[in-house]
Amino acid sequence: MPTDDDLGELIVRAARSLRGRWRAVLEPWDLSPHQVRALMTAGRDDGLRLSGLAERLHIAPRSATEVVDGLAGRGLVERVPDPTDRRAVLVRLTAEGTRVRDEVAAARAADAKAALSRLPAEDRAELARLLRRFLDG
Amino acid sequence: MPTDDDLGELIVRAARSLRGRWRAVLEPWDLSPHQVRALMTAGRDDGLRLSGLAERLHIAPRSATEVVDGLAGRGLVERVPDPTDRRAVLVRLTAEGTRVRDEVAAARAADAKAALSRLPAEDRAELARLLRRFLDG
DNA sequence: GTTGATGCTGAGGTTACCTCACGGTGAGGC
DNA sequence: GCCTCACCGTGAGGTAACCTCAGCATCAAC
Repeated sequence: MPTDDDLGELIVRAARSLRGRWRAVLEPWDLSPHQVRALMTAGRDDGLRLSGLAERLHIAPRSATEVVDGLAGRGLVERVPDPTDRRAVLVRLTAEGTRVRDEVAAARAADAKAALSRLPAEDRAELARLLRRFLDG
Repeated sequence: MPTDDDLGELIVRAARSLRGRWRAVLEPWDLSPHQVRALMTAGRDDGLRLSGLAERLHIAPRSATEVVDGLAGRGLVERVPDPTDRRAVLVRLTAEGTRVRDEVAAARAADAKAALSRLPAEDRAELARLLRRFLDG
Protein backbone atom coordinates (compact mmCIF):
# COMPACT_ATOMS: atom_id res chain seq x y z
CA MET A 1 0.00 0.00 0.00
CA PRO A 2 1.74 3.17 -1.16
CA THR A 3 1.52 5.91 1.42
CA ASP A 4 2.61 9.51 0.93
CA ASP A 5 5.62 8.76 3.01
CA ASP A 6 6.62 6.13 0.52
CA LEU A 7 6.22 8.55 -2.32
CA GLY A 8 8.68 10.97 -0.75
CA GLU A 9 11.09 8.13 -0.29
CA LEU A 10 10.64 7.09 -3.90
CA ILE A 11 11.43 10.54 -5.20
CA VAL A 12 14.53 10.77 -3.08
CA ARG A 13 15.66 7.32 -4.13
CA ALA A 14 15.15 8.07 -7.79
CA ALA A 15 17.18 11.24 -7.43
CA ARG A 16 19.91 9.40 -5.60
CA SER A 17 20.06 6.84 -8.35
CA LEU A 18 20.43 9.56 -10.96
CA ARG A 19 23.03 11.43 -8.98
CA GLY A 20 25.03 8.28 -8.48
CA ARG A 21 25.07 7.67 -12.19
CA TRP A 22 25.90 11.25 -12.87
CA ARG A 23 28.89 11.18 -10.59
CA ALA A 24 30.14 8.08 -12.32
CA VAL A 25 29.75 9.77 -15.69
CA LEU A 26 31.68 12.77 -14.43
CA GLU A 27 34.57 10.77 -13.11
CA PRO A 28 36.77 10.88 -16.23
CA TRP A 29 36.95 14.66 -15.96
CA ASP A 30 37.51 14.66 -12.20
CA LEU A 31 35.10 17.51 -11.70
CA SER A 32 32.74 17.92 -8.79
CA PRO A 33 29.03 18.38 -9.49
CA HIS A 34 29.32 21.96 -8.36
CA GLN A 35 32.20 22.63 -10.67
CA VAL A 36 30.24 21.23 -13.58
CA ARG A 37 27.24 23.28 -12.63
CA ALA A 38 29.42 26.35 -12.49
CA LEU A 39 30.87 25.54 -15.88
CA MET A 40 27.41 25.18 -17.37
CA THR A 41 26.12 28.30 -15.71
CA ALA A 42 29.06 30.47 -16.63
CA GLY A 43 28.96 29.12 -20.17
CA ARG A 44 25.30 29.82 -20.61
CA ASP A 45 25.38 33.29 -19.15
CA ASP A 46 28.45 35.04 -20.44
CA GLY A 47 29.70 37.89 -18.34
CA LEU A 48 28.49 36.34 -15.11
CA ARG A 49 29.84 37.81 -11.90
CA LEU A 50 31.14 35.69 -9.08
CA SER A 51 28.31 36.93 -6.92
CA GLY A 52 25.85 35.91 -9.61
CA LEU A 53 27.42 32.50 -9.79
CA ALA A 54 27.13 32.12 -6.04
CA GLU A 55 23.47 32.94 -6.29
CA ARG A 56 22.82 30.37 -9.01
CA LEU A 57 24.72 27.73 -7.12
CA HIS A 58 23.04 28.58 -3.84
CA ILE A 59 26.32 28.98 -2.05
CA ALA A 60 27.95 31.87 -0.20
CA PRO A 61 29.88 34.36 -2.36
CA ARG A 62 33.07 33.33 -0.65
CA SER A 63 32.53 29.77 -1.77
CA ALA A 64 32.05 30.82 -5.38
CA THR A 65 35.59 32.16 -5.22
CA GLU A 66 36.79 28.66 -4.40
CA VAL A 67 34.80 26.99 -7.13
CA VAL A 68 36.18 29.44 -9.66
CA ASP A 69 39.67 28.93 -8.25
CA GLY A 70 39.30 25.24 -8.93
CA LEU A 71 38.14 25.73 -12.48
CA ALA A 72 40.69 28.45 -13.20
CA GLY A 73 43.44 26.21 -11.85
CA ARG A 74 42.64 23.75 -14.60
CA GLY A 75 42.42 26.45 -17.20
CA LEU A 76 38.72 25.92 -17.79
CA VAL A 77 37.66 29.45 -16.90
CA GLU A 78 39.38 32.78 -16.51
CA ARG A 79 38.59 35.86 -14.53
CA VAL A 80 38.11 39.05 -16.47
CA PRO A 81 37.41 42.44 -14.97
CA ASP A 82 33.89 43.71 -15.42
CA PRO A 83 34.18 46.73 -17.74
CA THR A 84 31.13 48.33 -16.16
CA ASP A 85 32.14 47.91 -12.53
CA ARG A 86 35.71 47.80 -11.39
CA ARG A 87 34.77 45.97 -8.21
CA ALA A 88 33.34 43.03 -10.05
CA VAL A 89 34.96 40.06 -11.73
CA LEU A 90 33.42 38.13 -14.57
CA VAL A 91 33.85 34.42 -15.13
CA ARG A 92 34.50 33.42 -18.71
CA LEU A 93 35.05 30.00 -20.20
CA THR A 94 38.34 29.41 -21.93
CA ALA A 95 38.44 27.47 -25.18
CA GLU A 96 39.35 24.39 -23.18
CA GLY A 97 36.52 25.12 -20.77
CA THR A 98 34.05 25.35 -23.60
CA ARG A 99 35.27 22.06 -24.98
CA VAL A 100 34.99 20.30 -21.64
CA ARG A 101 31.58 21.77 -21.01
CA ASP A 102 30.31 20.45 -24.31
CA GLU A 103 31.79 17.02 -23.70
CA VAL A 104 30.28 16.78 -20.25
CA ALA A 105 26.91 18.03 -21.42
CA ALA A 106 26.87 15.42 -24.16
CA ALA A 107 27.88 12.65 -21.77
CA ARG A 108 25.29 13.71 -19.28
CA ALA A 109 22.53 13.83 -21.84
CA ALA A 110 23.49 10.43 -23.17
CA ASP A 111 23.48 8.95 -19.69
CA ALA A 112 20.17 10.51 -18.72
CA LYS A 113 18.69 9.13 -21.87
CA ALA A 114 20.05 5.69 -21.05
CA ALA A 115 18.88 5.82 -17.46
CA LEU A 116 15.39 6.95 -18.28
CA SER A 117 14.96 4.76 -21.31
CA ARG A 118 13.72 2.05 -18.98
CA LEU A 119 10.46 3.92 -19.11
CA PRO A 120 8.46 4.18 -22.30
CA ALA A 121 8.16 7.65 -23.74
CA GLU A 122 4.60 8.19 -22.60
CA ASP A 123 5.50 7.28 -19.03
CA ARG A 124 8.36 9.76 -19.14
CA ALA A 125 6.02 12.45 -20.34
CA GLU A 126 3.51 11.65 -17.64
CA LEU A 127 6.19 11.59 -14.98
CA ALA A 128 7.49 14.96 -16.10
CA ARG A 129 3.97 16.37 -16.07
CA LEU A 130 3.31 15.17 -12.54
CA LEU A 131 6.61 16.38 -11.19
CA ARG A 132 6.11 19.77 -12.76
CA ARG A 133 2.70 19.99 -11.18
CA PHE A 134 4.18 19.12 -7.83
CA LEU A 135 7.00 21.63 -8.14
CA ASP A 136 4.89 24.48 -9.45
CA GLY A 137 1.93 23.88 -7.20
CA MET B 1 9.24 20.47 -24.95
CA PRO B 2 10.23 18.11 -22.13
CA THR B 3 13.38 16.21 -22.93
CA ASP B 4 14.83 13.35 -20.93
CA ASP B 5 17.40 15.72 -19.61
CA ASP B 6 14.64 17.83 -18.17
CA LEU B 7 13.06 14.84 -16.53
CA GLY B 8 16.24 14.02 -14.68
CA GLU B 9 16.45 17.60 -13.56
CA LEU B 10 12.84 17.51 -12.41
CA ILE B 11 13.40 14.43 -10.30
CA VAL B 12 16.46 15.94 -8.70
CA ARG B 13 14.67 19.21 -8.06
CA ALA B 14 11.70 17.48 -6.49
CA ALA B 15 14.01 15.53 -4.23
CA ARG B 16 15.87 18.69 -3.28
CA SER B 17 12.61 20.37 -2.40
CA LEU B 18 11.65 17.48 -0.16
CA ARG B 19 15.02 17.30 1.48
CA GLY B 20 14.96 21.01 2.14
CA ARG B 21 11.64 20.67 3.87
CA TRP B 22 12.86 17.68 5.77
CA ARG B 23 15.85 19.53 7.09
CA ALA B 24 13.61 22.34 8.24
CA VAL B 25 11.37 19.85 10.01
CA LEU B 26 14.37 18.33 11.70
CA GLU B 27 15.71 21.61 12.92
CA PRO B 28 14.00 21.66 16.33
CA TRP B 29 15.87 18.50 17.27
CA ASP B 30 19.16 19.68 15.86
CA LEU B 31 19.89 16.33 14.30
CA SER B 32 21.59 15.70 10.99
CA PRO B 33 19.82 13.56 8.40
CA HIS B 34 22.37 10.85 8.98
CA GLN B 35 21.82 10.91 12.69
CA VAL B 36 18.10 10.54 12.16
CA ARG B 37 18.64 7.73 9.73
CA ALA B 38 20.87 6.04 12.25
CA LEU B 39 18.25 6.48 14.94
CA MET B 40 15.59 4.96 12.73
CA THR B 41 17.81 2.11 11.64
CA ALA B 42 19.07 1.25 15.10
CA GLY B 43 15.54 1.46 16.44
CA ARG B 44 14.13 -0.84 13.81
CA ASP B 45 16.83 -3.43 14.07
CA ASP B 46 17.65 -3.96 17.71
CA GLY B 47 21.06 -5.36 18.41
CA LEU B 48 22.64 -3.71 15.39
CA ARG B 49 26.42 -3.56 15.33
CA LEU B 50 28.31 -0.46 14.42
CA SER B 51 29.60 -2.17 11.33
CA GLY B 52 26.04 -3.06 10.38
CA LEU B 53 25.00 0.53 10.87
CA ALA B 54 27.83 1.70 8.65
CA GLU B 55 26.65 -0.66 5.97
CA ARG B 56 23.07 0.57 6.11
CA LEU B 57 24.18 4.17 6.06
CA HIS B 58 26.66 3.55 3.24
CA ILE B 59 29.52 5.08 5.16
CA ALA B 60 32.87 3.75 6.34
CA PRO B 61 32.86 1.88 9.66
CA ARG B 62 35.01 4.60 11.16
CA SER B 63 32.34 7.15 10.34
CA ALA B 64 29.64 5.11 12.04
CA THR B 65 31.64 5.52 15.23
CA GLU B 66 31.25 9.27 14.89
CA VAL B 67 27.55 9.16 14.18
CA VAL B 68 27.01 6.99 17.23
CA ASP B 69 29.25 9.28 19.27
CA GLY B 70 26.98 12.16 18.35
CA LEU B 71 23.82 10.33 19.31
CA ALA B 72 25.32 8.85 22.46
CA GLY B 73 26.51 12.30 23.49
CA ARG B 74 22.89 13.39 23.59
CA GLY B 75 21.79 10.28 25.40
CA LEU B 76 19.72 9.03 22.48
CA VAL B 77 21.57 5.75 22.08
CA GLU B 78 23.93 3.71 24.17
CA ARG B 79 26.62 1.21 23.32
CA VAL B 80 26.17 -2.24 24.73
CA PRO B 81 28.64 -5.07 24.33
CA ASP B 82 27.56 -7.81 21.97
CA PRO B 83 27.07 -10.90 24.18
CA THR B 84 28.02 -13.16 21.31
CA ASP B 85 31.21 -11.37 20.26
CA ARG B 86 33.29 -9.36 22.64
CA ARG B 87 34.84 -7.37 19.85
CA ALA B 88 31.51 -6.02 18.70
CA VAL B 89 29.41 -3.19 20.06
CA LEU B 90 25.66 -2.96 19.68
CA VAL B 91 23.74 0.26 19.35
CA ARG B 92 20.58 0.47 21.40
CA LEU B 93 18.10 3.30 21.70
CA THR B 94 17.62 4.76 25.14
CA ALA B 95 14.13 5.64 26.33
CA GLU B 96 14.82 9.22 25.29
CA GLY B 97 16.08 8.01 21.94
CA THR B 98 12.93 6.03 21.36
CA ARG B 99 10.83 9.03 22.22
CA VAL B 100 12.76 11.31 19.88
CA ARG B 101 12.66 8.77 17.10
CA ASP B 102 8.88 8.53 17.36
CA GLU B 103 8.48 12.29 17.44
CA VAL B 104 10.68 12.76 14.40
CA ALA B 105 8.99 9.99 12.49
CA ALA B 106 5.61 11.55 13.18
CA ALA B 107 6.81 15.01 12.16
CA ARG B 108 8.36 13.65 9.03
CA ALA B 109 5.24 11.79 8.03
CA ALA B 110 3.08 14.83 8.68
CA ASP B 111 5.34 17.02 6.60
CA ALA B 112 5.53 14.58 3.72
CA LYS B 113 1.78 14.43 3.72
CA ALA B 114 1.57 18.21 3.67
CA ALA B 115 4.17 18.57 0.94
CA LEU B 116 2.59 16.04 -1.34
CA SER B 117 -0.96 17.09 -0.70
CA ARG B 118 -0.55 19.64 -3.48
CA LEU B 119 -1.17 16.71 -5.75
CA PRO B 120 -4.52 14.96 -5.84
CA ALA B 121 -4.51 11.41 -4.56
CA GLU B 122 -4.69 9.83 -7.97
CA ASP B 123 -1.70 11.82 -9.18
CA ARG B 124 0.24 10.68 -6.16
CA ALA B 125 -0.62 7.10 -6.90
CA GLU B 126 0.37 7.48 -10.54
CA LEU B 127 3.61 9.19 -9.60
CA ALA B 128 4.48 6.42 -7.18
CA ARG B 129 3.69 3.82 -9.79
CA LEU B 130 5.93 5.46 -12.37
CA LEU B 131 8.80 5.96 -9.99
CA ARG B 132 8.60 2.39 -8.83
CA ARG B 133 8.69 1.24 -12.40
CA PHE B 134 11.74 3.38 -13.01
CA LEU B 135 13.55 2.16 -9.92
CA ASP B 136 12.74 -1.51 -10.36
CA GLY B 137 13.21 -1.60 -14.10
C1' DG C 1 49.16 -21.76 20.28
C1' DT C 2 49.81 -19.62 16.31
C1' DT C 3 47.94 -17.41 12.41
C1' DG C 4 44.97 -14.67 9.93
C1' DA C 5 40.67 -12.23 9.73
C1' DT C 6 37.37 -9.09 12.05
C1' DG C 7 35.40 -5.05 15.06
C1' DC C 8 35.98 -0.76 16.88
C1' DT C 9 38.51 3.49 17.49
C1' DG C 10 42.59 7.08 17.92
C1' DA C 11 45.21 9.98 14.90
C1' DG C 12 45.37 12.72 11.23
C1' DG C 13 43.92 14.32 6.51
C1' DT C 14 40.58 16.08 2.89
C1' DT C 15 36.73 18.56 1.05
C1' DA C 16 33.35 21.68 0.78
C1' DC C 17 31.14 24.59 2.85
C1' DC C 18 30.73 28.68 6.32
C1' DT C 19 31.52 33.66 8.86
C1' DC C 20 34.15 37.69 9.61
C1' DA C 21 37.02 41.38 8.34
C1' DC C 22 39.27 44.09 4.90
C1' DG C 23 40.62 47.05 0.88
C1' DG C 24 38.79 48.70 -3.45
C1' DT C 25 34.92 50.66 -5.75
C1' DG C 26 30.21 52.66 -6.91
C1' DA C 27 26.32 55.89 -6.00
C1' DG C 28 23.44 59.26 -3.82
C1' DG C 29 23.08 63.24 -0.73
C1' DC C 30 25.09 67.50 0.85
C1' DG D 1 34.06 67.83 -4.18
C1' DC D 2 33.49 64.79 -0.53
C1' DC D 3 30.92 61.75 2.88
C1' DT D 4 28.57 58.01 3.87
C1' DC D 5 26.81 53.79 2.91
C1' DA D 6 26.36 49.75 0.25
C1' DC D 7 28.48 46.31 -2.42
C1' DC D 8 32.50 43.32 -4.78
C1' DG D 9 35.77 39.75 -4.24
C1' DT D 10 38.98 37.45 -1.22
C1' DG D 11 42.40 36.33 2.92
C1' DA D 12 42.07 34.20 7.31
C1' DG D 13 40.28 30.96 10.00
C1' DG D 14 36.63 27.65 11.53
C1' DT D 15 33.45 23.52 11.18
C1' DA D 16 31.10 19.20 9.81
C1' DA D 17 31.26 15.06 7.71
C1' DC D 18 33.44 12.19 5.57
C1' DC D 19 37.96 9.36 4.60
C1' DT D 20 42.49 6.10 5.32
C1' DC D 21 45.72 3.94 8.20
C1' DA D 22 47.46 1.81 12.29
C1' DG D 23 46.61 -0.49 16.57
C1' DC D 24 44.50 -3.28 20.05
C1' DA D 25 41.25 -6.83 21.40
C1' DT D 26 39.00 -10.76 20.01
C1' DC D 27 37.43 -14.67 17.23
C1' DA D 28 37.91 -18.89 14.24
C1' DA D 29 40.50 -22.46 12.35
C1' DC D 30 44.22 -25.15 12.11
